[in-house]
Amino acid sequence: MFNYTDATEKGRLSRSTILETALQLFRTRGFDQTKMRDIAQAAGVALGAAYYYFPSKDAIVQAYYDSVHAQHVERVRAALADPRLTLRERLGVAFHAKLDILANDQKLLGTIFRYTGEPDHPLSCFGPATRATRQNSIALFAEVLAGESLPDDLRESLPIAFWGLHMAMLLFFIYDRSPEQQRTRKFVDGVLDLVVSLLGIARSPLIKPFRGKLFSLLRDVDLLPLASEALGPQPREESL
Amino acid sequence: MFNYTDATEKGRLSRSTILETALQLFRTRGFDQTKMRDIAQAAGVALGAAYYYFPSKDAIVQAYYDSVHAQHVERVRAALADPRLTLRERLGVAFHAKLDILANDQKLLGTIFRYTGEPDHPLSCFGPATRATRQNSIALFAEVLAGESLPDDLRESLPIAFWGLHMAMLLFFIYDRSPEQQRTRKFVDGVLDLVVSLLGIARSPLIKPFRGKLFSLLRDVDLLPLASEALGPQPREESL
DNA sequence: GTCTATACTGAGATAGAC
DNA sequence: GTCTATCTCAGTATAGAC
Repeated sequence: MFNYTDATEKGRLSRSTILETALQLFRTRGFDQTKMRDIAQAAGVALGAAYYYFPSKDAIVQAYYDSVHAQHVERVRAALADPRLTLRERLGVAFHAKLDILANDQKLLGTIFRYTGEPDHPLSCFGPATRATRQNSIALFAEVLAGESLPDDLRESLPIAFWGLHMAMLLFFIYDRSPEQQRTRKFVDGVLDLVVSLLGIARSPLIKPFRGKLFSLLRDVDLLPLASEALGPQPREESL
Repeated sequence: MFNYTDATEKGRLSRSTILETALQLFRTRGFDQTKMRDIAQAAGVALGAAYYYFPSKDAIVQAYYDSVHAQHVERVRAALADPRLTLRERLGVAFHAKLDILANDQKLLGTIFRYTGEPDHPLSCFGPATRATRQNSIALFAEVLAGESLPDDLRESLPIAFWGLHMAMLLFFIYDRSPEQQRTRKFVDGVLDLVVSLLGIARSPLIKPFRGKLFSLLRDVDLLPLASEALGPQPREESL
């Protein structure tokens, strides 16, 4: 992402103190109501220190989201260790685990989408600057699909599609005012049921022509800075 | 939207002068580089006057987008007058007309998505505050579909789905760096081909079970503040 | 490399006079 | 409806201590 300045133990500690303090303040009094000065003060550091570790207030949320992703990977990997799970079950784990982790941070999550429309912003959720994070997340979905017998042409694009679906879920989640976001849970289950059963008949002759179409469309999305090289080595610089 | 203060002729003139001046500045020197003070100065009014008509800088872009929508309605209605057009052709008009109108404002469009993750913000593109605009846009897609013999259960949700697809197209468009956004054009055509042919086989026995699923999923989306009552009368207040 | 302390700038937004 | 004066606050700058 940006410079982590994790050179010393002391630095690491300061960084995480500032992060934790900030998140606590965000959760209690809200993101906008929390000033950078409040965060610095509560964390017991100078304003400059906060900016030393986080170039902007938004960057703090981004760091939070990075940690969410790390937790997500951990949980999903743990679940994937059980070889008896069906594809549907593994996908269920991948999607619901994310929601579990985010359950109490519905408000916070909104800032992830703040720079959606600004491709060049360092925190743009689809932009080149956040590609590394995105690749990791896509790779996780590839792990979920691994070992499954899938049409070859879909194997490459499917993880990206699931990552996109997962982003859509997050958006749904942010807007969901039902108790404990039950609506999002049901929605996810419904979508996954549908997708998995569609995959099940993917080889049907009736479906075949559509599969080619769908495949080439996913390819097109892939050509955006969105997700290129998600599963291979990192390219020199953005493919733009 | 918000108070248009179109009480006097003078007011209307001021408003449109400020809007036009702002857009011109945005296009030439960019959104971020254009300060509210610049706009006010160039339009020959005080800073306060600019804020009198537009509660925020973003609101100016929103006003621009409203006018884009008005142009869109006009163009699509004109095209729809020809009864010989197929569904595929009408959909093509609806999607491409939008791109035609926006062709030179790729950058500007990004701000539309700035508050995507903040449901309560007045400019949130999926939020309750922008529902009126959204309903109009959805209603336009309903017009495009009108007269088509479609499964009843889809008739209600399909306009919302197309509106969503159209939003996705705008996002794709913003990130598209290909010459004249050719990639977006191709993508749209590909998606529309696929969707229309899927609609064509919507009555197939193989598809039937999936249709029910898909229908109920679209219903769920419909339950968000996104698009409720899109085709009927406006409700008392948000259904959240 | 990790901060403290403090002063400063820029620009979005507001209050209240007219 | 419009303007002037003012506020707020994210972010920067600088200079220096350890």
